[in-house]
Amino acid sequence: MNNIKDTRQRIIEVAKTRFHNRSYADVGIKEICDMASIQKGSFYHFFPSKRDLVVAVIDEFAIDWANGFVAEAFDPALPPMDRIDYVIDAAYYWQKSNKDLNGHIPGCLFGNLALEISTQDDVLRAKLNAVFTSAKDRFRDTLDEAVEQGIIDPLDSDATAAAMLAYLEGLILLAKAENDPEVIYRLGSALKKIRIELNKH
Amino acid sequence: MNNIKDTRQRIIEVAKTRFHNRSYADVGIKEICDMASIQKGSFYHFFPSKRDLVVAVIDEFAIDWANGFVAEAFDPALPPMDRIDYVIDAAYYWQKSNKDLNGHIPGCLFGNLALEISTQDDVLRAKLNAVFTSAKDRFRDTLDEAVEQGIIDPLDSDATAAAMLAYLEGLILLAKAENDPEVIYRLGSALKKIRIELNKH
DNA sequence: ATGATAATTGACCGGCCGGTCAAATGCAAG
DNA sequence: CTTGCATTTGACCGGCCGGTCAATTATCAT
Repeated sequence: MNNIKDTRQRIIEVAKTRFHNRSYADVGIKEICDMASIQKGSFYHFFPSKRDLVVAVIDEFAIDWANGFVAEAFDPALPPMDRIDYVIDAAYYWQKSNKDLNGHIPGCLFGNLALEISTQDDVLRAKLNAVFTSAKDRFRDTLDEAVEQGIIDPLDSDATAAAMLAYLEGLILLAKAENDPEVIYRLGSALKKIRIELNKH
Repeated sequence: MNNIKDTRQRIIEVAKTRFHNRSYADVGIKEICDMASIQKGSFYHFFPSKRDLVVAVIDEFAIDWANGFVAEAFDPALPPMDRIDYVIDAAYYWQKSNKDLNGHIPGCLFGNLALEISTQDDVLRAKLNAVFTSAKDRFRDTLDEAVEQGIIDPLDSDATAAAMLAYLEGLILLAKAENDPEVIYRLGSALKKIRIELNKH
């Protein structure tokens, strides 16, 4: 009687959920093992250390995020600037549904980890930063498309994209602090209006 | 030979710095005691628990923040909308100087703590949220002043203020993930252009 | 069937965690 | 000088932390 998912995968998924809803430091190996119904030795068969686990979690869910939430939000069927509104919707519903389940807003896994461990582990920091960069690139491509189509005026699309991502992360942070997903909705309309102009030299 | 500062104050300040540069969970009582040159029993004479310490840290530095960084940034001698640019400057120099000293960007103490413990302790979460609310109020008052003076069009000043705070926290988050204070500078110009319009019913 | 390897078990480790306590000391008021 | 309280000391606690290991069991290619 094999388990549906293989052990390694189950560990990663349990860890991801726990890290996301609490914090890296607060979730212990023991707890992860219990939740994955395995023994500690088995955990260390797959991961040399807790740090290697969080690396795997980040790697795995960076892809999931890019291909899931982000890809879905940046639906190419929508007009470019509508996609940006759609990001807000996606973020809102994600946080909302999680609150309905657990009673609190987990925030963004990557944002949480970035603030918790950026100063303590430069490799993890760089990994998290890469996740943000690729999300920013999605925004940038969308903006470039909008410029091409003449929907918006030319702008510094890379900087604007980064600014939009910053605003999104900030919204989620504030929503988490208020434990109210409505914050995202209430303030979301400003996202697509952010503009950073091209430098003129 | 008494110490310059009394013990309780020294504990709070050591803890504040450590929490800010690392994380709540990562910094132990023992370490705080060592850095404050006291024994554990002395610590527990002043604080019933670690949690009570972080409450004191938040309380104390919420005031410091409001009267220090925030008050300084919102310099009433400046035209209202210039103050908002000044907030960016203040945030930039603060993070920059800290990086020059420690090699990394600590981010915002309140943002860090909010993401780390909001889901785990509702009282702390509410405390952090109150800090954000009072910062938001500063933005709002500034916006109201600008509207009064006819510098900007009427707007939903409360929502816009919250949006500005979100953006600021997002900038700091991204800068921390990139470990580069220049992010704040590069994207800062968009802060004062954020607008959320009044609802029309 | 056999042998190698992958996976799993469960007991174990040193060390650190937050927290406690009785005893000693500092200090100030009477 | 004494009383009484605030402060500080340093040893101590149980429990959990991340991590190890030898032994067992499942898997699979030959």
